[in-house]
Amino acid sequence: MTERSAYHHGNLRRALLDATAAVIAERGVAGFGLREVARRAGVSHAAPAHHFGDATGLLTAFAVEGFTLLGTTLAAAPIEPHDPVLGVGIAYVRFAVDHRPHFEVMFRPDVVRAEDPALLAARATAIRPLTAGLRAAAVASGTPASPGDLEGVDLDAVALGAWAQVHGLAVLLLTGNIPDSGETVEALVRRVSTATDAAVLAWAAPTGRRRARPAVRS
Amino acid sequence: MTERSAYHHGNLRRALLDATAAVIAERGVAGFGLREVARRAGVSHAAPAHHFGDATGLLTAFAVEGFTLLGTTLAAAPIEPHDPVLGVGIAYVRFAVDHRPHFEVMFRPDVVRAEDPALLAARATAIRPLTAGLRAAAVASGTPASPGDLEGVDLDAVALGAWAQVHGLAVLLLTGNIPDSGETVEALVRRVSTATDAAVLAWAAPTGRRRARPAVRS
DNA sequence: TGTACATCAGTGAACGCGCGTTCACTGATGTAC
DNA sequence: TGTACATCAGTGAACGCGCGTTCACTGATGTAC
Repeated sequence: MTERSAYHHGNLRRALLDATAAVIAERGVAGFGLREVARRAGVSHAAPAHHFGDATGLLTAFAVEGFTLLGTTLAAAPIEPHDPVLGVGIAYVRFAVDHRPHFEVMFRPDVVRAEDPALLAARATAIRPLTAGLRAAAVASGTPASPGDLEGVDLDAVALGAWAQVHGLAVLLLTGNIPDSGETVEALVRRVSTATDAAVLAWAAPTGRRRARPAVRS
Repeated sequence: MTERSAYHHGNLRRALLDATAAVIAERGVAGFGLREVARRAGVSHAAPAHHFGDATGLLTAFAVEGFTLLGTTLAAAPIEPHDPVLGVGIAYVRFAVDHRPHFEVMFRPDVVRAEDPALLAARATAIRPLTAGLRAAAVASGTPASPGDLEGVDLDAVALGAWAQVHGLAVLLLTGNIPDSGETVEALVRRVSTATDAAVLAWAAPTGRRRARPAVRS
Protein backbone atom coordinates (compact mmCIF):
# COMPACT_ATOMS: atom_id res chain seq x y z
CA MET A 1 0.00 0.00 0.00
CA THR A 2 1.48 3.30 -1.08
CA GLU A 3 1.81 6.22 1.28
CA ARG A 4 -1.34 8.30 1.38
CA SER A 5 -2.01 11.74 2.68
CA ALA A 6 -2.44 11.95 6.42
CA TYR A 7 -5.97 13.11 6.00
CA HIS A 8 -7.50 10.65 3.61
CA HIS A 9 -6.72 7.20 4.76
CA GLY A 10 -7.16 5.49 1.44
CA ASN A 11 -8.57 2.21 2.66
CA LEU A 12 -10.11 2.89 6.00
CA ARG A 13 -12.77 0.26 5.56
CA ARG A 14 -10.14 -2.44 5.29
CA ALA A 15 -8.17 -0.96 8.18
CA LEU A 16 -11.26 -0.91 10.41
CA LEU A 17 -12.05 -4.54 9.65
CA ASP A 18 -8.48 -5.49 10.49
CA ALA A 19 -8.61 -3.46 13.69
CA THR A 20 -11.83 -5.24 14.60
CA ALA A 21 -10.08 -8.59 14.30
CA ALA A 22 -7.22 -7.34 16.45
CA VAL A 23 -9.49 -5.96 19.18
CA ILE A 24 -11.59 -9.12 19.36
CA ALA A 25 -8.49 -11.30 19.36
CA GLU A 26 -7.16 -9.41 22.36
CA ARG A 27 -10.27 -8.57 24.35
CA GLY A 28 -13.06 -10.71 22.99
CA VAL A 29 -16.27 -9.54 21.40
CA ALA A 30 -17.26 -7.84 24.66
CA GLY A 31 -14.18 -5.62 24.44
CA PHE A 32 -15.12 -4.40 21.00
CA GLY A 33 -16.23 -0.80 20.52
CA LEU A 34 -16.18 1.81 17.77
CA ARG A 35 -13.83 4.09 19.68
CA GLU A 36 -11.38 1.34 20.43
CA VAL A 37 -11.36 0.20 16.81
CA ALA A 38 -10.86 3.77 15.59
CA ARG A 39 -7.99 4.16 18.03
CA ARG A 40 -6.25 1.08 16.62
CA ALA A 41 -6.78 2.21 13.07
CA GLY A 42 -5.20 5.53 14.03
CA VAL A 43 -8.26 7.49 13.07
CA SER A 44 -10.72 9.76 14.83
CA HIS A 45 -13.39 8.04 16.90
CA ALA A 46 -16.17 9.27 14.67
CA ALA A 47 -14.68 7.92 11.47
CA PRO A 48 -16.08 4.36 11.64
CA ALA A 49 -19.62 5.70 11.51
CA HIS A 50 -18.86 7.08 8.05
CA HIS A 51 -18.25 3.61 6.70
CA PHE A 52 -20.51 1.36 8.71
CA GLY A 53 -23.18 3.52 10.29
CA ASP A 54 -22.83 1.98 13.72
CA ALA A 55 -21.16 -0.79 15.67
CA THR A 56 -23.63 -3.41 14.48
CA GLY A 57 -22.93 -2.40 10.91
CA LEU A 58 -19.21 -2.92 11.33
CA LEU A 59 -19.65 -6.29 13.00
CA THR A 60 -22.12 -7.37 10.32
CA ALA A 61 -19.58 -6.54 7.62
CA PHE A 62 -16.98 -8.39 9.65
CA ALA A 63 -19.24 -11.46 9.85
CA VAL A 64 -19.93 -11.34 6.12
CA GLU A 65 -16.19 -11.30 5.50
CA GLY A 66 -15.89 -14.30 7.82
CA PHE A 67 -18.53 -16.32 6.01
CA THR A 68 -17.02 -15.48 2.64
CA LEU A 69 -13.63 -16.61 3.86
CA LEU A 70 -15.13 -19.77 5.35
CA GLY A 71 -16.86 -20.45 2.05
CA THR A 72 -13.66 -20.39 0.02
CA THR A 73 -11.89 -22.45 2.67
CA LEU A 74 -14.53 -25.18 2.71
CA ALA A 75 -14.90 -25.21 -1.07
CA ALA A 76 -11.17 -25.84 -1.37
CA ALA A 77 -11.15 -28.70 1.14
CA PRO A 78 -10.23 -32.09 -0.31
CA ILE A 79 -12.89 -34.78 -0.44
CA GLU A 80 -11.64 -37.98 1.11
CA PRO A 81 -12.81 -41.22 -0.50
CA HIS A 82 -14.01 -42.97 2.65
CA ASP A 83 -15.77 -40.00 4.20
CA PRO A 84 -17.25 -37.31 1.96
CA VAL A 85 -17.36 -34.64 4.68
CA LEU A 86 -14.24 -35.33 6.74
CA GLY A 87 -12.07 -32.97 4.70
CA VAL A 88 -14.66 -30.23 4.96
CA GLY A 89 -15.01 -30.88 8.68
CA ILE A 90 -11.31 -30.56 9.29
CA ALA A 91 -11.24 -27.34 7.29
CA TYR A 92 -14.18 -26.02 9.31
CA VAL A 93 -12.54 -26.53 12.69
CA ARG A 94 -9.24 -25.21 11.39
CA PHE A 95 -11.00 -22.09 10.19
CA ALA A 96 -12.51 -21.50 13.63
CA VAL A 97 -9.11 -21.80 15.27
CA ASP A 98 -7.25 -19.80 12.63
CA HIS A 99 -9.85 -17.04 12.36
CA ARG A 100 -11.21 -16.98 15.85
CA PRO A 101 -12.39 -13.35 15.85
CA HIS A 102 -14.40 -13.85 12.67
CA PHE A 103 -15.81 -17.16 13.87
CA GLU A 104 -16.92 -15.68 17.17
CA VAL A 105 -18.86 -12.89 15.50
CA MET A 106 -20.33 -15.03 12.73
CA PHE A 107 -22.50 -16.93 15.18
CA ARG A 108 -23.55 -14.09 17.42
CA PRO A 109 -26.92 -12.91 16.14
CA ASP A 110 -27.23 -10.61 19.15
CA VAL A 111 -24.32 -8.51 17.93
CA VAL A 112 -24.92 -8.48 14.20
CA ARG A 113 -27.79 -7.57 11.89
CA ALA A 114 -28.85 -11.19 11.67
CA GLU A 115 -31.32 -10.62 8.84
CA ASP A 116 -28.86 -8.76 6.64
CA PRO A 117 -29.26 -10.20 3.13
CA ALA A 118 -25.53 -10.17 2.40
CA LEU A 119 -24.92 -12.03 5.66
CA LEU A 120 -27.56 -14.65 4.94
CA ALA A 121 -26.27 -15.15 1.41
CA ALA A 122 -22.65 -15.48 2.52
CA ARG A 123 -23.64 -17.98 5.18
CA ALA A 124 -25.69 -20.09 2.80
CA THR A 125 -22.84 -20.20 0.32
CA ALA A 126 -20.29 -20.99 3.01
CA ILE A 127 -21.96 -24.09 4.37
CA ARG A 128 -22.98 -25.46 1.00
CA PRO A 129 -19.89 -27.70 0.67
CA LEU A 130 -21.15 -29.72 3.62
CA THR A 131 -24.26 -30.88 1.78
CA ALA A 132 -22.55 -30.75 -1.59
CA GLY A 133 -19.92 -33.20 -0.40
CA LEU A 134 -22.58 -35.68 0.59
CA ARG A 135 -24.48 -35.37 -2.66
CA ALA A 136 -21.32 -35.64 -4.70
CA ALA A 137 -20.49 -38.80 -2.83
CA ALA A 138 -23.96 -40.11 -3.53
CA VAL A 139 -23.56 -39.52 -7.23
CA ALA A 140 -20.03 -40.92 -7.29
CA SER A 141 -21.18 -44.07 -5.53
CA GLY A 142 -23.40 -44.73 -8.52
CA THR A 143 -26.66 -44.29 -6.68
CA PRO A 144 -28.68 -41.58 -8.35
CA ALA A 145 -29.72 -39.61 -5.30
CA SER A 146 -33.24 -38.43 -5.26
CA PRO A 147 -33.18 -35.06 -3.50
CA GLY A 148 -32.42 -35.49 0.15
CA ASP A 149 -32.41 -39.22 0.01
CA LEU A 150 -29.74 -41.84 -0.62
CA GLU A 151 -30.35 -45.50 0.06
CA GLY A 152 -33.01 -44.40 2.49
CA VAL A 153 -30.64 -42.03 4.27
CA ASP A 154 -31.86 -38.52 5.10
CA LEU A 155 -28.96 -36.57 3.59
CA ASP A 156 -30.05 -33.24 5.03
CA ALA A 157 -30.02 -34.70 8.51
CA VAL A 158 -26.58 -36.20 7.91
CA ALA A 159 -25.26 -32.85 6.76
CA LEU A 160 -26.78 -31.11 9.76
CA GLY A 161 -25.27 -33.70 12.05
CA ALA A 162 -21.85 -33.28 10.49
CA TRP A 163 -22.11 -29.51 10.70
CA ALA A 164 -23.20 -29.71 14.32
CA GLN A 165 -20.33 -32.00 15.20
CA VAL A 166 -17.59 -29.87 13.71
CA HIS A 167 -19.24 -26.70 14.95
CA GLY A 168 -19.42 -28.21 18.41
CA LEU A 169 -15.77 -29.23 18.28
CA ALA A 170 -14.84 -25.72 17.22
CA VAL A 171 -16.85 -24.07 19.98
CA LEU A 172 -15.63 -26.46 22.66
CA LEU A 173 -12.06 -25.91 21.53
CA LEU A 174 -12.38 -22.13 21.54
CA THR A 175 -14.03 -22.10 24.95
CA GLY A 176 -11.32 -24.24 26.48
CA ASN A 177 -13.51 -27.26 27.04
CA ILE A 178 -11.26 -29.75 25.29
CA PRO A 179 -8.04 -30.48 27.16
CA ASP A 180 -5.03 -29.78 25.01
CA SER A 181 -3.75 -33.17 23.93
CA GLY A 182 -0.97 -31.65 21.88
CA GLU A 183 -2.39 -33.05 18.69
CA THR A 184 -3.23 -30.92 15.66
CA VAL A 185 -6.78 -29.92 14.86
CA GLU A 186 -6.69 -32.28 11.92
CA ALA A 187 -5.62 -35.21 14.09
CA LEU A 188 -8.32 -34.42 16.62
CA VAL A 189 -11.10 -34.32 14.06
CA ARG A 190 -9.86 -37.50 12.41
CA ARG A 191 -9.68 -39.29 15.73
CA VAL A 192 -13.23 -38.32 16.66
CA SER A 193 -14.55 -39.21 13.23
CA THR A 194 -12.82 -42.58 13.16
CA ALA A 195 -13.91 -43.49 16.67
CA THR A 196 -17.50 -42.49 15.99
CA ASP A 197 -17.65 -44.58 12.84
CA ALA A 198 -16.13 -47.52 14.67
CA ALA A 199 -18.61 -47.22 17.54
CA VAL A 200 -21.57 -47.11 15.17
CA LEU A 201 -20.34 -50.19 13.34
CA ALA A 202 -19.62 -52.02 16.57
CA TRP A 203 -22.95 -51.29 18.21
CA ALA A 204 -25.46 -50.96 15.42
CA ALA A 205 -25.95 -54.72 15.17
CA PRO A 206 -29.24 -55.97 16.65
CA THR A 207 -28.92 -56.60 20.39
CA GLY A 208 -28.11 -60.19 21.29
CA ARG A 209 -26.17 -60.95 18.15
CA ARG A 210 -22.55 -59.95 18.60
CA ARG A 211 -20.84 -58.66 15.52
CA ALA A 212 -18.30 -60.93 13.93
CA ARG A 213 -16.56 -58.09 12.14
CA PRO A 214 -14.08 -56.23 14.33
CA ALA A 215 -14.34 -52.49 14.68
CA VAL A 216 -13.21 -50.68 11.58
CA ARG A 217 -10.05 -49.22 12.96
CA SER A 218 -8.85 -52.45 14.55
CA MET B 1 -41.60 -17.49 50.89
CA THR B 2 -42.89 -15.60 53.93
CA GLU B 3 -43.00 -11.84 54.02
CA ARG B 4 -39.72 -10.39 55.20
CA SER B 5 -38.79 -6.96 56.40
CA ALA B 6 -38.33 -4.43 53.69
CA TYR B 7 -34.72 -4.00 54.67
CA HIS B 8 -33.36 -7.50 54.84
CA HIS B 9 -34.34 -9.30 51.71
CA GLY B 10 -34.06 -12.80 53.11
CA ASN B 11 -32.79 -14.56 50.03
CA LEU B 12 -31.17 -11.96 47.89
CA ARG B 13 -28.64 -14.38 46.47
CA ARG B 14 -31.44 -16.46 44.97
CA ALA B 15 -33.26 -13.36 43.78
CA LEU B 16 -30.14 -12.03 42.06
CA LEU B 17 -29.55 -15.32 40.25
CA ASP B 18 -33.15 -15.31 39.08
CA ALA B 19 -32.86 -11.70 37.96
CA THR B 20 -29.72 -12.63 36.04
CA ALA B 21 -31.64 -15.29 34.14
CA ALA B 22 -34.39 -12.79 33.36
CA VAL B 23 -32.02 -10.09 32.14
CA ILE B 24 -30.08 -12.48 29.91
CA ALA B 25 -33.28 -13.98 28.56
CA GLU B 26 -34.45 -10.53 27.53
CA ARG B 27 -31.28 -8.77 26.49
CA GLY B 28 -28.63 -11.40 26.08
CA VAL B 29 -25.38 -11.70 27.99
CA ALA B 30 -24.25 -8.36 26.58
CA GLY B 31 -27.21 -6.66 28.25
CA PHE B 32 -26.28 -8.01 31.65
CA GLY B 33 -25.01 -5.63 34.33
CA LEU B 34 -24.98 -5.43 38.10
CA ARG B 35 -27.14 -2.34 38.20
CA GLU B 36 -29.74 -3.82 35.89
CA VAL B 37 -29.87 -7.04 37.90
CA ALA B 38 -30.21 -5.09 41.15
CA ARG B 39 -33.01 -3.06 39.61
CA ARG B 40 -34.92 -6.23 38.73
CA ALA B 41 -34.38 -7.70 42.15
CA GLY B 42 -35.78 -4.47 43.62
CA VAL B 43 -32.65 -3.77 45.56
CA SER B 44 -30.03 -1.04 45.63
CA HIS B 45 -27.43 -1.14 42.90
CA ALA B 46 -24.61 -1.79 45.33
CA ALA B 47 -26.25 -4.82 46.93
CA PRO B 48 -25.03 -7.48 44.44
CA ALA B 49 -21.42 -6.72 45.33
CA HIS B 50 -22.16 -7.89 48.87
CA HIS B 51 -22.98 -11.37 47.67
CA PHE B 52 -20.81 -11.88 44.62
CA GLY B 53 -18.00 -9.34 44.76
CA ASP B 54 -18.37 -8.26 41.18
CA ALA B 55 -20.15 -9.00 37.93
CA THR B 56 -17.85 -11.88 37.07
CA GLY B 57 -18.55 -13.41 40.48
CA LEU B 58 -22.29 -13.33 39.88
CA LEU B 59 -21.99 -14.84 36.42
CA THR B 60 -19.63 -17.51 37.71
CA ALA B 61 -22.15 -18.51 40.37
CA PHE B 62 -24.82 -18.48 37.67
CA ALA B 63 -22.71 -20.79 35.49
CA VAL B 64 -22.07 -23.14 38.40
CA GLU B 65 -25.82 -23.32 38.97
CA GLY B 66 -26.23 -24.10 35.28
CA PHE B 67 -23.72 -26.94 35.28
CA THR B 68 -25.25 -28.39 38.43
CA LEU B 69 -28.67 -28.30 36.84
CA LEU B 70 -27.30 -29.82 33.65
CA GLY B 71 -25.65 -32.56 35.70
CA THR B 72 -28.88 -33.67 37.33
CA THR B 73 -30.71 -33.45 34.02
CA LEU B 74 -28.21 -35.63 32.17
CA ALA B 75 -27.89 -38.10 35.03
CA ALA B 76 -31.65 -38.59 34.94
CA ALA B 77 -31.76 -39.17 31.18
CA PRO B 78 -32.87 -42.63 30.10
CA ILE B 79 -30.33 -44.91 28.43
CA GLU B 80 -31.68 -46.30 25.20
CA PRO B 81 -30.69 -49.86 24.31
CA HIS B 82 -29.49 -49.20 20.75
CA ASP B 83 -27.60 -46.01 21.47
CA PRO B 84 -26.07 -45.46 24.89
CA VAL B 85 -25.79 -41.69 24.52
CA LEU B 86 -28.88 -40.72 22.55
CA GLY B 87 -30.98 -40.16 25.67
CA VAL B 88 -28.26 -38.01 27.20
CA GLY B 89 -27.87 -36.12 23.93
CA ILE B 90 -31.56 -35.30 23.72
CA ALA B 91 -31.51 -34.14 27.34
CA TYR B 92 -28.47 -31.95 26.59
CA VAL B 93 -30.08 -30.10 23.71
CA ARG B 94 -33.34 -29.79 25.62
CA PHE B 95 -31.45 -28.25 28.52
CA ALA B 96 -29.85 -25.67 26.25
CA VAL B 97 -33.23 -24.67 24.87
CA ASP B 98 -35.04 -24.76 28.22
CA HIS B 99 -32.30 -22.95 30.15
CA ARG B 100 -30.90 -20.74 27.50
CA PRO B 101 -29.54 -18.00 29.82
CA HIS B 102 -27.61 -20.54 31.88
CA PHE B 103 -26.34 -22.36 28.82
CA GLU B 104 -25.10 -19.16 27.23
CA VAL B 105 -23.06 -18.20 30.26
CA MET B 106 -21.73 -21.70 30.96
CA PHE B 107 -19.62 -21.67 27.83
CA ARG B 108 -18.42 -18.09 27.92
CA PRO B 109 -15.01 -18.19 29.62
CA ASP B 110 -14.53 -14.52 28.81
CA VAL B 111 -17.35 -13.57 31.12
CA VAL B 112 -16.81 -15.97 33.98
CA ARG B 113 -13.95 -16.92 36.28
CA ALA B 114 -13.07 -19.87 34.09
CA GLU B 115 -10.61 -21.37 36.55
CA ASP B 116 -13.02 -21.26 39.48
CA PRO B 117 -12.74 -24.66 41.23
CA ALA B 118 -16.47 -24.92 41.88
CA LEU B 119 -17.12 -24.21 38.22
CA LEU B 120 -14.63 -26.80 37.00
CA ALA B 121 -16.01 -29.39 39.41
CA ALA B 122 -19.61 -28.75 38.43
CA ARG B 123 -18.71 -28.98 34.76
CA ALA B 124 -16.80 -32.22 35.16
CA THR B 125 -19.70 -33.76 37.06
CA ALA B 126 -22.24 -32.51 34.55
CA ILE B 127 -20.72 -34.07 31.46
CA ARG B 128 -19.79 -37.35 33.12
CA PRO B 129 -23.00 -39.11 32.00
CA LEU B 130 -21.77 -38.80 28.41
CA THR B 131 -18.77 -41.03 29.02
CA ALA B 132 -20.53 -43.02 31.71
CA GLY B 133 -23.26 -43.99 29.27
CA LEU B 134 -20.69 -45.37 26.87
CA ARG B 135 -18.83 -47.32 29.52
CA ALA B 136 -22.02 -48.71 30.97
CA ALA B 137 -22.97 -49.88 27.52
CA ALA B 138 -19.57 -51.49 27.15
CA VAL B 139 -20.00 -53.42 30.37
CA ALA B 140 -23.58 -54.36 29.58
CA SER B 141 -22.54 -55.70 26.20
CA GLY B 142 -20.39 -58.22 28.02
CA THR B 143 -17.09 -56.83 26.89
CA PRO B 144 -14.99 -55.92 29.87
CA ALA B 145 -13.80 -52.55 28.73
CA SER B 146 -10.23 -51.74 29.42
CA PRO B 147 -10.16 -48.05 30.25
CA GLY B 148 -10.84 -45.96 27.19
CA ASP B 149 -11.01 -48.89 24.88
CA LEU B 150 -13.79 -51.16 23.74
CA GLU B 151 -13.36 -53.55 20.82
CA GLY B 152 -10.61 -51.24 19.63
CA VAL B 153 -12.86 -48.19 19.85
CA ASP B 154 -11.47 -45.04 21.44
CA LEU B 155 -14.30 -44.39 23.89
CA ASP B 156 -13.05 -40.97 24.93
CA ALA B 157 -13.08 -39.85 21.33
CA VAL B 158 -16.59 -41.22 20.87
CA ALA B 159 -17.76 -39.35 23.97
CA LEU B 160 -16.12 -36.15 22.75
CA GLY B 161 -17.72 -36.58 19.35
CA ALA B 162 -21.12 -37.12 20.88
CA TRP B 163 -20.69 -34.11 23.14
CA ALA B 164 -19.55 -31.98 20.22
CA GLN B 165 -22.52 -33.01 18.13
CA VAL B 166 -25.18 -32.23 20.70
CA HIS B 167 -23.36 -29.08 21.77
CA GLY B 168 -23.19 -28.01 18.15
CA LEU B 169 -26.87 -28.69 17.64
CA ALA B 170 -27.66 -26.67 20.75
CA VAL B 171 -25.52 -23.72 19.67
CA LEU B 172 -26.81 -23.76 16.10
CA LEU B 173 -30.38 -23.89 17.38
CA LEU B 174 -29.88 -21.02 19.81
CA THR B 175 -28.17 -18.86 17.19
CA GLY B 176 -30.95 -19.39 14.70
CA ASN B 177 -28.89 -21.44 12.28
CA ILE B 178 -31.28 -24.35 12.04
CA PRO B 179 -34.50 -23.54 10.19
CA ASP B 180 -37.51 -24.26 12.33
CA SER B 181 -38.97 -27.48 10.99
CA GLY B 182 -41.72 -27.51 13.59
CA GLU B 183 -40.42 -30.72 15.10
CA THR B 184 -39.53 -31.09 18.77
CA VAL B 185 -35.96 -31.03 19.97
CA GLU B 186 -36.21 -34.72 20.70
CA ALA B 187 -37.38 -35.50 17.17
CA LEU B 188 -34.60 -33.38 15.69
CA VAL B 189 -31.85 -35.09 17.67
CA ARG B 190 -33.27 -38.53 16.90
CA ARG B 191 -33.48 -37.73 13.21
CA VAL B 192 -29.88 -36.55 13.06
CA SER B 193 -28.65 -39.52 15.07
CA THR B 194 -30.53 -42.05 12.99
CA ALA B 195 -29.43 -40.53 9.71
CA THR B 196 -25.80 -40.37 10.82
CA ASP B 197 -25.80 -44.01 11.87
CA ALA B 198 -27.41 -45.01 8.61
CA ALA B 199 -24.90 -43.05 6.59
CA VAL B 200 -21.97 -44.61 8.40
CA LEU B 201 -23.36 -48.08 7.84
CA ALA B 202 -24.09 -47.38 4.19
CA TRP B 203 -20.71 -45.92 3.37
CA ALA B 204 -18.24 -47.56 5.70
CA ALA B 205 -17.91 -50.62 3.49
CA PRO B 206 -14.63 -50.81 1.56
CA THR B 207 -14.83 -48.89 -1.69
CA GLY B 208 -15.71 -51.01 -4.70
CA ARG B 209 -17.80 -53.52 -2.80
CA ARG B 210 -21.36 -52.29 -2.49
CA ARG B 211 -23.11 -53.18 0.71
CA ALA B 212 -25.80 -55.85 0.47
CA ARG B 213 -27.44 -54.74 3.68
CA PRO B 214 -29.80 -51.81 3.21
CA ALA B 215 -29.38 -48.71 5.31
CA VAL B 216 -30.57 -49.22 8.82
CA ARG B 217 -33.63 -47.03 8.69
CA SER B 218 -34.88 -48.40 5.37
C1' DT C 1 -38.14 -11.32 80.37
C1' DG C 2 -35.34 -7.35 79.37
C1' DT C 3 -31.34 -4.73 77.98
C1' DA C 4 -26.86 -3.91 75.51
C1' DC C 5 -24.17 -4.78 71.93
C1' DA C 6 -21.96 -7.03 67.88
C1' DT C 7 -22.82 -8.46 63.37
C1' DC C 8 -23.97 -7.99 58.90
C1' DA C 9 -27.21 -7.11 54.94
C1' DG C 10 -28.44 -3.52 52.31
C1' DT C 11 -28.40 1.88 51.27
C1' DG C 12 -27.53 5.93 48.61
C1' DA C 13 -24.58 9.62 47.29
C1' DA C 14 -20.52 10.40 44.81
C1' DC C 15 -16.77 9.48 41.63
C1' DG C 16 -14.59 8.63 37.28
C1' DC C 17 -14.78 6.07 32.88
C1' DG C 18 -15.63 4.67 28.21
C1' DC C 19 -19.03 4.52 25.29
C1' DG C 20 -22.18 5.98 21.03
C1' DT C 21 -24.01 9.83 18.67
C1' DT C 22 -24.34 14.42 16.86
C1' DC C 23 -22.75 18.28 14.16
C1' DA C 24 -20.45 22.12 12.33
C1' DC C 25 -16.01 21.92 10.43
C1' DT C 26 -11.78 21.18 7.37
C1' DG C 27 -8.83 19.23 4.26
C1' DA C 28 -7.91 16.50 0.01
C1' DT C 29 -9.52 14.88 -4.35
C1' DG C 30 -11.65 14.84 -8.74
C1' DT C 31 -14.09 17.11 -12.40
C1' DA C 32 -15.95 20.90 -15.39
C1' DC C 33 -14.74 24.51 -18.05
C1' DT D 1 -2.33 23.99 -18.45
C1' DG D 2 -4.90 26.53 -14.97
C1' DT D 3 -8.75 27.88 -12.14
C1' DA D 4 -13.26 27.17 -9.65
C1' DC D 5 -16.06 24.37 -7.45
C1' DA D 6 -18.52 20.17 -5.81
C1' DT D 7 -17.86 16.10 -3.34
C1' DC D 8 -16.85 13.51 0.34
C1' DA D 9 -13.66 11.38 3.87
C1' DG D 10 -12.31 12.30 8.19
C1' DT D 11 -12.04 15.70 12.46
C1' DG D 12 -12.76 17.09 17.14
C1' DA D 13 -15.53 19.20 20.60
C1' DA D 14 -19.62 18.42 23.07
C1' DC D 15 -23.46 15.86 24.94
C1' DG D 16 -25.77 12.53 27.74
C1' DC D 17 -25.83 7.70 29.42
C1' DG D 18 -25.16 3.58 32.04
C1' DC D 19 -21.84 1.37 34.06
C1' DG D 20 -18.70 -0.49 38.20
C1' DT D 21 -16.71 0.79 42.47
C1' DT D 22 -16.13 3.05 46.82
C1' DC D 23 -17.54 4.32 51.40
C1' DA D 24 -19.66 6.17 55.36
C1' DC D 25 -24.14 5.03 56.76
C1' DT D 26 -28.44 2.72 58.71
C1' DG D 27 -31.56 -0.64 59.86
C1' DA D 28 -32.65 -5.44 61.35
C1' DT D 29 -31.23 -9.59 63.58
C1' DG D 30 -29.18 -12.58 66.83
C1' DT D 31 -26.68 -13.40 71.00
C1' DA D 32 -24.67 -12.64 75.72
C1' DC D 33 -25.75 -11.54 80.10
